[in-house]
Amino acid sequence: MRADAARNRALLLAAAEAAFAEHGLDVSVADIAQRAGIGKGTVFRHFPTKEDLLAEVMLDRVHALTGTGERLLTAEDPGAALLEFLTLAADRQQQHDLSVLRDAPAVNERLAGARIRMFGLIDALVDRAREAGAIRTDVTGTDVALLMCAPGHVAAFAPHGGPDLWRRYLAIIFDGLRPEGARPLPVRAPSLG
Amino acid sequence: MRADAARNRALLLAAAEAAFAEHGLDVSVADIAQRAGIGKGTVFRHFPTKEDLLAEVMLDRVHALTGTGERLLTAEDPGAALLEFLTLAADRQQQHDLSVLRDAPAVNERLAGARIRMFGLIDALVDRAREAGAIRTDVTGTDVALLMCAPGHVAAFAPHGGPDLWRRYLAIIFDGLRPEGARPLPVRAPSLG
Amino acid sequence: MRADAARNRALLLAAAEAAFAEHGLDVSVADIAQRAGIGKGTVFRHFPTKEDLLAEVMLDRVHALTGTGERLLTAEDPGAALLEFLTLAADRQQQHDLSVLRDAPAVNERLAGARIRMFGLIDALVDRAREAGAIRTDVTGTDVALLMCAPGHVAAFAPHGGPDLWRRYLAIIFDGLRPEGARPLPVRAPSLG
Amino acid sequence: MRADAARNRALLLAAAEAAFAEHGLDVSVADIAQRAGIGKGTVFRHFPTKEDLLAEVMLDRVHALTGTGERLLTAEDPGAALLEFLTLAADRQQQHDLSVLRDAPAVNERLAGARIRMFGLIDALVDRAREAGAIRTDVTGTDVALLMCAPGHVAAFAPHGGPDLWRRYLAIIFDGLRPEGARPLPVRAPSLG
DNA sequence: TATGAATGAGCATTCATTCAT
DNA sequence: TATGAATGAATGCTCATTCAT
Repeated sequence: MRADAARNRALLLAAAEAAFAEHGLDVSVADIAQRAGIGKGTVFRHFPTKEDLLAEVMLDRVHALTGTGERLLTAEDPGAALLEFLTLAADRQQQHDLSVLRDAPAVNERLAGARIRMFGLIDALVDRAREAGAIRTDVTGTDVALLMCAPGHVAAFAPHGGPDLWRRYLAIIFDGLRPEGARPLPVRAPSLG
Repeated sequence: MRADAARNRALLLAAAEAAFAEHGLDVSVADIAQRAGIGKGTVFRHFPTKEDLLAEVMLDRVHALTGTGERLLTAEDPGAALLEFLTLAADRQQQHDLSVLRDAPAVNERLAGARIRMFGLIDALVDRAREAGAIRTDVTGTDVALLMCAPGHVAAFAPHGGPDLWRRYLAIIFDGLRPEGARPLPVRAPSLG
Repeated sequence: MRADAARNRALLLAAAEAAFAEHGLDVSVADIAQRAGIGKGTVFRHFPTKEDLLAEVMLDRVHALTGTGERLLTAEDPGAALLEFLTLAADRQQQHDLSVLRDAPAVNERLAGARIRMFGLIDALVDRAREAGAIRTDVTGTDVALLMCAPGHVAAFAPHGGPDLWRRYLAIIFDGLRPEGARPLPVRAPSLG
Repeated sequence: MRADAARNRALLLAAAEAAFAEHGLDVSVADIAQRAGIGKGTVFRHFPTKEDLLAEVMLDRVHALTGTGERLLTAEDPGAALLEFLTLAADRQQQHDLSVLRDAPAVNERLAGARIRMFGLIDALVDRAREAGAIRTDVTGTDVALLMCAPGHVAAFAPHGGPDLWRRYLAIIFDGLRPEGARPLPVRAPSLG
C-alpha cells in the first residue's frame, strides 16, 4: 500500500471512530470524510460501504481489546484479571458501544470471527474467576460479555459526567458479580449463538 | 378538544409508542401515521415536530412510572420498594430506553419537569433504602437513575434472549448496590443538572 | 385522486415521455422533474422508482397503440390494415423506441401483460395479412413485432432528417414483406418467450 | 511509441471493443482497464476521454469495414456486392451498433473522415447496384447507410434470438430494396451533412 | 511511463415538514 | 379539522477524470 493511501486510511479510521462515537451510526459518510480531511469518494475506495467502514472500526477495537486481554489469562489473581479486562473494555468502549457486534455475523466474516475470539476469551476469564471463587457461580461468560458495555452506556447518560464516570458504574456492576450474599439469578443465562 | 381529535391523539400516541419501541427512533412519521390509521398531516397537527411526539411518548412513560412509584414511598421495606421500582422501570423500559431523557431540557419543558419529578422520587426511594441499610451508603439517587435503564439495555444485546432476560441483569446490578462487602466507589457521583 | 395531483401526474408523464425520447434512459429524475415543473420528491410520490415511471410511460404508449390497432382487426384489407398498424406504431414510436419492452416481464406485471396483449394483436394482424396473400408466407408475427421499431430507429440516425422520415423506411421494410419475388428467409423465426 | 505502449494500446482497444459490445456505452472505464489488464490511468494516457476511446473503437470498425468493402466495388454482380457489404456490416455490427457515428463530426475529426469515406463507398456500391437494376431506383446511398444497422438492431430485440438472427432481418430489408413491384418511396431521401 | 489513489459532481431515493384541498 | 400531495435537503454510492508516486 502506498504511503499516502495508508495515511489516508489511518486518518479515515480515526475520524470514523470519533464520528461514530460522538454521533452514533447516523453520521453521514460525508461528515466522516470531511473530518478526515479527505474526499467522499476516498472513503468508498477504502471501504466499499459505510457498514464495512464501521465493521473495520469495530474490528480494530475488538482486536486490540482481545489482544490485551489474552495476556490476562495467565495473571495470578483471576478475579483481578477479570476486573482488569472489564476496565480495559469499558475504557475503550467509553466512546461508543459495541452493539454493532450483535449483528456481526451478518455484517462481515472477519468481524464475526473477532467476536468469537473475544467471547472465547471472556468465557475463559470468567471460568477462571468462577473457579477461583472470585465471582458468583451462576454467572456465565455470556452474561459478562453482555454486561461489558453497560458502564460506558450508563455513564454516557449523565450530561455532566466526567470522562472517568464509567469506573463508578463498573465498580457497582462488578460488585454485583461477587459471590458473598448473592441470591440465585432469575431467568436462564442466554446463549450468544 | 373535540372527541374525534382526542381519539386520534390517543391512537397516535399508542402507535408511536409501539413504533418507537419496535424500530427505534428511525421509524418514519409516515409509518407511525399509518399504524395509527390517521393521516400524516394529522400527526403534525397534534405535534409540531417528530421530536415533540417522541417527547410526549416519553412523558407518558415517565408519568406512569412516577405515579406508580410514588406509592412505593410508603412501603414497609424500603429496600424491597426500591427493587420494585427498578423492576417497574425496567419492565416499561424493556421496550425502548429512556436515553431521550438525557436531553429532555432542550426538548420540552414539560418533559424536563417530569424528569425532575421522577428524579426526586428516585432520590427519595434511594434515601429511604440507604437509611434502612438496604443499599450501600455511597450510592446516590442519581446513580440509580442512571443505572435504571441498564438492565433493559444489556438484555437487548442478546440476540436470543427471552423477553424477561432483563430480570437477570437487574438482579446482578441490584446486587451491586447491596452493602455487604462493598468497597468504596471510585469517582464522584454525578449531578443531573 | 385530487385534481392537482392528477394534473401533476399528467405533467410528469408528459415530461418523462419527452425526456426519455430526447435523451434515452439516462435522463436523471431531477431533469424530468424540472421539465415537469414539479419537485423531485413528487416524482417518487407518483412512481416509487424511476423504472416504474418508465414502465408507465411505456404502458401508455402500448395501450394506446394496442387499443387503436385492435380496430384494424376487422378492416377489409388485411394487408392495408397491417401497414396501417405499423404506421401507427412508428408514428408513436418516432420519439423513443420500445426496447424496454424486451425486459418488460422483469419490470412490471402490467407492462408484461400489455406486451402480451400487443403481441397477440400483431400475431392476429399478421396472420390475417398472410392468409390474404398480402405478405410473404414465411414471416411471423414475432418478426413484425421486432421490425416494428426499425423505421423510427433508422430515421433517428439521420441528423438532418425531417420528422416524417420514418415513413420512407417503413415503406422499404414493408416492401420487404411483400410476397412477390421473395426468397425464403434464412434462420428460424425467433420466439418471444 | 515504445513497444510496451503499443501493446497496451492494442490490449486496451480489444478490451474496449468487447466491453462496449457486451454492456453498451455504460461500461465503466475501470472495467475496461481491468479487462485489458492495465491501470485506469493508462487508459487516459492513451485516450483523453472515454468518448475518445469509443471513437477509436468505432474508427477501427469503420476502417475495417470500408477496407473490405472497397474490394467489392469491382465485383461482377453489383447487387450481390451490395448484399455482401451489408452482410459484412451487420456481422461486424452484430455486437454493437454504429449510432455513435451519427455524432461523429462532433466527436473526432478522424472519425468524421472515416465516416465520409465509408459513406462514399456505400454511395458507390448503391449507384452500381441501381444502375445494374438490382435495386429500386429511388433508393439512395444515404438510405442504405441508415438502414445498414437495422438488422443487428432488430435482432437484438429478440431475447431468445440466436447469434445469426440478423441474417433473417437483413434478408427482409434487402428484399425491400428490390425493384420488382416497388411503389415510389414517400418523403425525400435525407442527406447526411 | 504506468499506476491506482483521490476527487467531487451527479444519481436514485428517503423523509420531516409545509400547504392546498 | 383532517388529509395526503408537494417539497427539497440530505444520504449512500458511482464514476470519469486528475494527479502524486
